[in-house]
Amino acid sequence: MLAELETMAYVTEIRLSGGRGPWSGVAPSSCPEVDLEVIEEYLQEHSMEVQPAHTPASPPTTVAQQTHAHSHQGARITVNSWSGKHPYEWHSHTPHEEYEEQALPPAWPSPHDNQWDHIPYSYEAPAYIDSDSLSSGSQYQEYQDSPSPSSDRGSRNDRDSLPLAPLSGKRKERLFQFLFEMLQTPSMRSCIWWVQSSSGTFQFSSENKERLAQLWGRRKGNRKTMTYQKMARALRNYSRTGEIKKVKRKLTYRFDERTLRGLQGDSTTV
DNA sequence: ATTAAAGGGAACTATA
DNA sequence: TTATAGTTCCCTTTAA
Repeated sequence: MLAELETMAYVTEIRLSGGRGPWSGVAPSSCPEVDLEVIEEYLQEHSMEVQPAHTPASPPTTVAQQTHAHSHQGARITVNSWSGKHPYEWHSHTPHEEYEEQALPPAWPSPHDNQWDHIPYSYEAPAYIDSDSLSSGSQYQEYQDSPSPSSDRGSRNDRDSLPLAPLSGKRKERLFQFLFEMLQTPSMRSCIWWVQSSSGTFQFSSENKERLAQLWGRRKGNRKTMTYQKMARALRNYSRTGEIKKVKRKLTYRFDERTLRGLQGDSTTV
């Protein structure tokens, strides 16, 4: 019932890219091989210490290496903090805060010369060809987001619940929560990243999306391995219920405003 | 023509 | 027992 604004907001973030030359052939042949095990353990240990990736030049590492969290910014997702009123409602908090999206320009290193082999940018993040809707919008801001919200820093220690293993007794984490969480995890940038965090638009890496999916499957404790295809099926279900909508861009989706606010609130108002 | 990505019906599982 | 929230399968469509 509120899918109209989607169309609008949508248009504002797509843009007619003049040409897609540069990156057409840039295919990172090197696969980083970020072990799921490692990632998982990393997440397990730092159950949700989301650091604001303020220094875009800093994380040229793989999870394995950056298994040390620097500035812990107590921002974790509280699994289902909305006390079951309605399935899709949070007891929202701060109405609006535009912090976030600061569109940092030098976000990503150039598609060459860098040592970051599994870059989530290059060829697949850049241009978007608006084929059907002639939206002469502004530039598509595919910046890496620099969430340096002046949010609290020494938030109360709420590690009372690790969101990793299929915790019993507690409601399992929802897929969109998991994705949001991953989006706030610097080490996951090779799998998923914000295209425009202010609008909740994010994108999966065509190369590491399976890794991300497997992580999801493990957390849920599924019997079989989760795949991007299956995870995407669940994502498509969200189109109906509204938590997340598909954006007309390869591997790109967008959180619904409400969903996003709920998630942001959860992570900062804990 | 080939493929990756998208889309969706339908049966099924786990949880609440 | 029912509803939710996926999960698993599998097949069709689209776009590049």
